[in-house]
Amino acid sequence: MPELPEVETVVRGLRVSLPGRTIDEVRFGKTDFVDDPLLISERVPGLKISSVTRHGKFICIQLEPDSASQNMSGGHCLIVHLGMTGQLTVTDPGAPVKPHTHVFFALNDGRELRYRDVRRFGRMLTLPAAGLADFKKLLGKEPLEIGEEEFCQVIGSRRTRLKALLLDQTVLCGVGNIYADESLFRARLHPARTAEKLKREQLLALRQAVREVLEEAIRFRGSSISDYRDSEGKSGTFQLQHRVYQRDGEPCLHCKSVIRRMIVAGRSTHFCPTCQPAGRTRNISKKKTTQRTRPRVRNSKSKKSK
DNA sequence: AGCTCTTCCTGAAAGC
DNA sequence: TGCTTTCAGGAAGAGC
Repeated sequence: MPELPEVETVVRGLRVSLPGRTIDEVRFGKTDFVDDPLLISERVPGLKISSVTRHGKFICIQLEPDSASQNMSGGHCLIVHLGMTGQLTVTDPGAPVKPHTHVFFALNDGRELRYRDVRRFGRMLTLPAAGLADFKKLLGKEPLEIGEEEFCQVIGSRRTRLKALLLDQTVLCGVGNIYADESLFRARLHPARTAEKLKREQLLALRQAVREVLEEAIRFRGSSISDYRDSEGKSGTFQLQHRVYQRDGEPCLHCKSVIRRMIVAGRSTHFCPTCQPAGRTRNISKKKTTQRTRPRVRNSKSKKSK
């Protein structure tokens, strides 16, 4: 599931092949995840890709008029959110079209930018270039850029659970379920603790943990749990470094306690009950803490064929 | 302000 | 073996 490290990896890959190319044509399959497909079909062809950037979990492909083109509609941004299963890849147009591929951008170098999304939880839209600043204002702070004081103020003032805060894209943008759990484990903070009740050093530990987890995951090119692939179609490997996420029932790598799973903020949440003591939490229900009776199969590699 | 629940969607795993 | 049910999750909206 693409979170900040996965999106950053995709963006870095797209940056190698897209800037300088012109989009000649756009074709759509299913469009229920596209804000206005007709508008994209009208605006985008003939525009040249100037840069590719990331804002939280959003990919922004910046487009400008190509001097050789008739398209005089001015600069635009193509905004893509990968949702749960979105993939943006640059391929040879002759390459087999994988199932659930719904958008095709023909490029002037003969290749094709394809968007594939099995569950269609992603989103695609265009904005006039001038609208990007307002779009970014809707998002929270970038977790890799936020300073200590700002973090303490933004997080420490909130009367809500840490897990819910980390997932709230209007507070910090880019953190999702995997990296929220992994960050809280490294900061030794229970997911259901109330942010407002944390001491300054705990807030700083959380900021540091979020940074470290995200930076490390970027180095591993993201976590591939099910569908995530980078712009070249390759998997990341950070899932092998997870210390709590989807490890419920297994021993904590630090203290050997059994990793537990509970629902916080409507999300499956994994934590070590010893390393992350409950402290002062809100509405913590023991009934919601569960442990799998059988270890889950985490990926195809763990299936042993005999 | 913040919480829970629901909806969208598909495929894999679990359950029977 | 094969069919049915459950679950995973990002984001948005409803309702409390």
